[in-house]
Amino acid sequence: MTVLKDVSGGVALWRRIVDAIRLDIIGGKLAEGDRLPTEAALAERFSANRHTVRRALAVLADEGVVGAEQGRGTFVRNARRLSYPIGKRTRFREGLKGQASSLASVNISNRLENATATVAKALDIRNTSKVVRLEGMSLADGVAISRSTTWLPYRRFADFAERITRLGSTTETFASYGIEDYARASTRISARHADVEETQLLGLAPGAILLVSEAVDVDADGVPISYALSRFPAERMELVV
Amino acid sequence: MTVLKDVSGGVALWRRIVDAIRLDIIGGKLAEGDRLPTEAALAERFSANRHTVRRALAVLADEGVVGAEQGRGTFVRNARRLSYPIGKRTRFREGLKGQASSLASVNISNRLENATATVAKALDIRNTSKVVRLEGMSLADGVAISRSTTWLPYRRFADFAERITRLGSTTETFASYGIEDYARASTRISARHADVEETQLLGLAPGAILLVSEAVDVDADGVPISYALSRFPAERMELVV
DNA sequence: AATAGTTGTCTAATACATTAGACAAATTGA
DNA sequence: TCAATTTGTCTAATGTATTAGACAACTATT
Repeated sequence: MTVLKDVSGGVALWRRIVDAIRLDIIGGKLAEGDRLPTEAALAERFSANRHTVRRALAVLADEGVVGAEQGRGTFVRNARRLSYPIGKRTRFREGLKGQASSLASVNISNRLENATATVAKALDIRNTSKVVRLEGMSLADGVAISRSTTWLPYRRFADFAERITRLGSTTETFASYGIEDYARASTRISARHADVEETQLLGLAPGAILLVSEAVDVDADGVPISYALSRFPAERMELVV
Repeated sequence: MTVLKDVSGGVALWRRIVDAIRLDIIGGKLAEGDRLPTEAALAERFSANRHTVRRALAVLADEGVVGAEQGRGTFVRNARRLSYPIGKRTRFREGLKGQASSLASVNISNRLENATATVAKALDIRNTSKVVRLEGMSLADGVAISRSTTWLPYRRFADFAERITRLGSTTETFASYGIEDYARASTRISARHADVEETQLLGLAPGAILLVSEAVDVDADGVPISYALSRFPAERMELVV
């Protein structure tokens, strides 16, 4: 058996300090304009060297969350995070309206494939049935806020990809199939580290944390119409139920 | 300005591989008993060295999630994760009933304090009003599944701590104050790395990811009765809306 | 019995993470 | 102006993470 000597957990100390300070800011312990504790004080708080703390602060400064001023201290610059509401009638655009001045959805690729066990179960269709698979991402004010993969039954939504590129919104595309109303049947939420592709597309540092939502939408008759796997950077978004 | 040359993100590659494989298992891509891809194949998938993959597999083996057999391959041993349902009528015990044979809640400490801005806003009371603060954690089948901090207005629930130790469940304790029914007003979900205290109490490897839920419960008249900040290890729990 | 495929172990080299100490540069208040 | 406080920069040492290659040990199949 392999004995694990190390207990660092694979997450660098400077990274944990970044997360902790960001949390203090987002959580309201530190307001915009507040001065952070001195580097020496933070070093003591985290049982770390001042250099390690400085590295963490450099990352936060790079994100625009804090800013250092020589001789004065380090100050909170930007403390905001978007909220994405989840409920029976979850609509992407409406949910974020008012929180960002621009909102863009990008279609990355579409393809036809056979449903895996997971997808088939979610959509309540037979294994290996044909499904349409859409890869996309969305941006708020130019910053990536989600990366999503959506599956729809091919039988019913063969040309969904073309329609959504033409119509823009999901709601309107469903409407074009005669589905005037649809509802969220279930949402499962988990969290994990971003993989390489997500890291690049979302413009995150590798190892960033993602909130993962698996959602099934159903039409008025309760028949599943889509299964979406969305990944939100936890440092930019929170989900509100 | 500090230029960040390095882009490793502070999360070790082996740790990201651990998360990715665990997710494949929990997400159903790999079922119990299935053989994982070979170490060489995994190394290619993650653009990593075989040794790095082996380190990740060693961690998963240590957790009992997978087991390697020389000459044959590495197999999935234990694929289960608990689901915690969140909705209008969220009740801790009922939600997890049937998923675990034993369910324990541990009271860590209680104290009286003045509400911070965040707590005051959630409970809709004045800043620095007195609040009761309860620290607790819960275990399913002996494994820690949550660490929670709950605040209640002192004016109404002065002896909440004593009553809940006597009565056991939250629902019954509220009932003892004449609150026969209560509902979830809002739940905000985010994610972050566990800090040192959480790591120890929950028995996690440092750097583990937590799902953080901030929930406000209200009585029948819509008056806030509690504000709870719960932290769930993402590797053991998922939240279902 | 031979072979191909798989995990287990070892050595070694290189890059990243963390600590340590010293001093410079800017700011603030006495 | 002086002194204390704070961030900025540099050098150096040590331990962790990652890669690389080679070979042993075990399993299943031919």
